Amino acid sequence: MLTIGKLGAASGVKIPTIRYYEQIGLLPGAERSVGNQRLYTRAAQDRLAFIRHARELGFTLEAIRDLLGLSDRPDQSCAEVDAIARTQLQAVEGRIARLQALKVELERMVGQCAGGSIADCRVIEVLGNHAHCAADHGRDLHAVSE
Amino acid sequence: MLTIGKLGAASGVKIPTIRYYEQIGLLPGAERSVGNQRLYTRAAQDRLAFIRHARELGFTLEAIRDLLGLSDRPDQSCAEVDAIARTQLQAVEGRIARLQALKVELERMVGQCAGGSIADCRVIEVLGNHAHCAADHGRDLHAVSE
DNA sequence: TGTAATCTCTCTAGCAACTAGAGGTTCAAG
DNA sequence: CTTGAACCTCTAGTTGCTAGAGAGATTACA
Repeated sequence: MLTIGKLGAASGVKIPTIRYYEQIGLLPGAERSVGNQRLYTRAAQDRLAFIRHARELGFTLEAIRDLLGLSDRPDQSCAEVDAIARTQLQAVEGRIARLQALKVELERMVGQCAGGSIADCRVIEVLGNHAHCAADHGRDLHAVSE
Repeated sequence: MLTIGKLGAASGVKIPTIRYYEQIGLLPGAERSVGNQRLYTRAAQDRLAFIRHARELGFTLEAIRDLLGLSDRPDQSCAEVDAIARTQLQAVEGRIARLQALKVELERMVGQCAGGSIADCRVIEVLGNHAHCAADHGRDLHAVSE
């Protein structure tokens, strides 16, 4: 049995985050010591490793919750699991595409800076006037970071 | 003079967002009508367009605040403006690189799915066991979406 | 002029996925 | 037996908005 500190060190997940996962029901409530401190089994450690790895791959906690639920029913078809993973892949591809467009625009903008005064600054100018832009990045403010 | 609704429609920024920008000091407090409704000048419309465009390019509100502050001093050097833009470019490049790595890993994972039962599912297996991964995406959970 | 529909006002609370801190308890080492 | 580290709960903050309640303003039309 591990204390929360050991578990955190072993898994690379911060202690408050572990408690947070428990709070939102992603981790089951841990056993407690006589003095009310959390004690974790090997199973909990595996579950946390799963969560961390999925987070690293960009899955939302909601998706992870679904994946964990599915992994508890080993005899079912993995079609749903596959669908979640594919959705995540598509989301990642979408974000990449969007960021590539931003990158092009930012490079153009930065490349035009001649190092003069702000009055002549292309960066300020371009930001102020969308018409200077090549690409149509106008839609969907959200897609960048979500 | 525009009402907030007209300004929102003209700029593509939602009304609560405009009020939010005012609240955090990104937009100056608007003039008011007799009945206390906000009225916007052309200058405010330009400023909002600037903000929106910068947001589309992924700048944080803090960076935008700095850019706006700088754009109010037209005779200064644009070195700082340039630095902010370059920082943003680097951030975007970093996010792209990270997402590319995720994409590769997700593709590998999804590609291995044979469509059987969850017990044999490669997706679940890979998520549960980081050792299956080719790339080292282990560090820096934050870099993905922030 | 009346009134109905639409717009706007302020304020509070919520989203993801944590992080930070206060103030107090428990555990392990010397 | 005492010190110091690790742990506990709870609240509030982060970013960039979004949603809703309940009230007041404005506009269009009869």
